[in-house]
Amino acid sequence: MTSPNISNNSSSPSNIPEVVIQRLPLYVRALSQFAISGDNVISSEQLGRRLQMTPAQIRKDLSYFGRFGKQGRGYNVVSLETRLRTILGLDRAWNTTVVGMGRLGRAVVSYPGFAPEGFNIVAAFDADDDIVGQTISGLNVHSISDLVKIVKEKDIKIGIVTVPVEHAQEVIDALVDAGIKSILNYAPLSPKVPDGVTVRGIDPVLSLQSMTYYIR
Amino acid sequence: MTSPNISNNSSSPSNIPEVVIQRLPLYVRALSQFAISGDNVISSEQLGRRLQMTPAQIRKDLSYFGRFGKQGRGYNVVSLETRLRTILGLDRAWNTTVVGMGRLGRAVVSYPGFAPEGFNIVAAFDADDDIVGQTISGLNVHSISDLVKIVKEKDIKIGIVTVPVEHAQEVIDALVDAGIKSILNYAPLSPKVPDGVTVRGIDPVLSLQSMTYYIR
DNA sequence: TGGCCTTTGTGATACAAAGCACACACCGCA
DNA sequence: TGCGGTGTGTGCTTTGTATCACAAAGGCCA
Repeated sequence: MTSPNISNNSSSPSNIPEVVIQRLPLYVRALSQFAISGDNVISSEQLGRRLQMTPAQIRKDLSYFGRFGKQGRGYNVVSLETRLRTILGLDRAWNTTVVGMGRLGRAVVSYPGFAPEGFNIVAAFDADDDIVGQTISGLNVHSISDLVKIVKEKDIKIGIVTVPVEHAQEVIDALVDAGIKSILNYAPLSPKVPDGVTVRGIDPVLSLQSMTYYIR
Repeated sequence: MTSPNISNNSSSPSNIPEVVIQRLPLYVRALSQFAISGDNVISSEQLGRRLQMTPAQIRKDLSYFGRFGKQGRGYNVVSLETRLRTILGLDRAWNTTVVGMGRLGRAVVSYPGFAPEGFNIVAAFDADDDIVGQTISGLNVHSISDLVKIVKEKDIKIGIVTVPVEHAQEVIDALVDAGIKSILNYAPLSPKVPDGVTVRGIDPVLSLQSMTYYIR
């Protein structure tokens, strides 16, 4: 097990440490900022300063995937960003669904930060018959019993779980049964998933609860 | 540096690993669930099964803080929960403020999950003069220029940052200047903070971006 | 009350990640 | 075209974290 709220039971591709994979998006983000400010070339030193980490760690992380820099010069900002996006699978869009159309689910589907990054929410689900059939943020809300069918129809690859904690495990099981391999879980539990399925948890309360230790 | 979006520049209290501190809230949560289902005593084995981690890790984590169990029997659920809450500083309430009353800030202040855990949002701030003065979810929105004053007045110990990324660093600086030592940051950047200030980042996009690696 | 069974607490060990430090590649300039 | 300066890529070392495995503690029952 790695760190709280993170489980990756990936069988296949990697000998590459999970922590490294989790840092790659940080690099991508920083690089795209540097690109916007017009920088062409960047050193691990500069990147490290921006991201608050050591240059050595950045170079080591990148070296898992290839040799992207030029000695004495640094990295080409745009081409490194492109390479990393490809490695992460961010060179394409991903169809995504949100399960649980309560307060939180509505906030998630109306959050404007996903689509520009290539995460398109293409379906919404809820268990409540009063909510099923409504249109929320342009999405027709389906019954969870249609999950398998619609996941297949719309080629959905990622599930976002925003149901109350008492239904979260069963919803996650249903997503797994529908073939989903990547789940973003907003419910406060450590779900059980089979090998090959990755779950990331989002839980602000947990974060707060561990910070108070330091200000006691 | 530990893991993405987490920085704890705590000078003071501990030789205790940060990862361990971050797991304690998981234990607290699981224990309170077991308490609700009426269990009086629990073994590291059972806890581990619930949380998807090894019993040995749980015992080792707890051993940093004392001897809470009884051999041959296990841990008393309620008393262990209480002890851990005290260790984490969860045996009291914490006054909290949200800075940035846009879409996300509004979602945060109306999220019903904080107060029951002892995190009371007692003030809201925004930079926009059209928003300052409004009442949102029962909170009067103040100008950021009043931050220092109100943080002191209301004895606020935790800041939640929900401003657009381009203002996040300056808002975090302002919170630090106001004496805040714990910051929950929703903006997509790795902020710089001085020693002794803890920042936790919440960033669903980052989580999604690292999961796609495994389904490429 | 003694012996058996269970489960803790923890030193020792194994594994994983981060950082150091330097050889080597490349750039720019004279 | 050669030389100085810079910054990568990486083997090696250090630090940190997880796991193992077992002695000792406590409960329970005959």
